[in-house]
Amino acid sequence: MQKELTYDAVMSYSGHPSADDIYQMISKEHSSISKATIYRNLSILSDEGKIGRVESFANGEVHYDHRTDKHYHGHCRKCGRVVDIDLSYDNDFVAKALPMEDGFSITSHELIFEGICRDCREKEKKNGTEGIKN
Amino acid sequence: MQKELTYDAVMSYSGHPSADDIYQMISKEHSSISKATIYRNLSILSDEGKIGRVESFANGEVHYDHRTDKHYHGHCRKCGRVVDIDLSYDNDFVAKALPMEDGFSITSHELIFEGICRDCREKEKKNGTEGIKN
DNA sequence: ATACATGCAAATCTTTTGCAATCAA
DNA sequence: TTGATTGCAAAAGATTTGCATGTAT
Repeated sequence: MQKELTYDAVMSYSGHPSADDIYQMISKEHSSISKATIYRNLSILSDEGKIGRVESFANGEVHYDHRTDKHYHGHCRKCGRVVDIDLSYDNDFVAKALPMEDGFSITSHELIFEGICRDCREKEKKNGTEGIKN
Repeated sequence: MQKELTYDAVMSYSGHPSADDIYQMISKEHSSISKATIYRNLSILSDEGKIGRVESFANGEVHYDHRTDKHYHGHCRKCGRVVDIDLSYDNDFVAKALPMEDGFSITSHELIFEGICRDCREKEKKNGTEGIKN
């Protein structure tokens, strides 16, 4: 079953592979595997919590902002909306994180809160339970 | 000049518009404007710092991780690599942010440090100054 | 004239989906 | 047999690019 192969590939990968990275890795040994299967299995595996998914706003869309000052954002995982979170931008993070990573020089950071926005919460209440995709 | 239109549209937009949102907005008044122009101008404007860009790993690629525990990441803005940052996951953020946003219910957060990884730093040293794209 | 800005269409890139074939219980 | 899994090709969605035209200096 290709799902095992996919899982094993992710587990043996030291970094943070993209779907294509995994495809490259597996197809060396199993040249007939399909990319669609890799995408499907990675998605399933991370939904199941068996592997992690590193993402933020992973819909491939860039969002722009009339604010240019550093601030944080909330991301509704139901409708995809991005809202401002008015926590003050904390430069101490950089100082805290700096000594942890030898070699990686940090210039800034982004903090994204995942959750559900008010509108979607209200819709949920009305419509009763509704599956949350993603 | 369409760059002005693009800028004005972003500034008058209350939320966090995507390129398509801006296109929809402008094309109502200027039906002949091209989507490519919107993309080009948004990109230029945010490079110039005149508007903000809300993104993380904004290459449209999802990265997977053999770790499933919550932790933070560094993103090399030169080569795109994702590295682990071993700061402990701080659940207090949620508590701190919760009261700020009425209606938005937070379930988790992501913290991404932007910077330059060791490899790219070393390459820079060797090759002298080299433009950093993006 | 020279460099820059635009529209259009085509190309790219990542991811998703429809469908028929295959495998497993 | 019935349902889940796969490969393949096509589709979808966001963004970029080549190119010819148009505009400004």
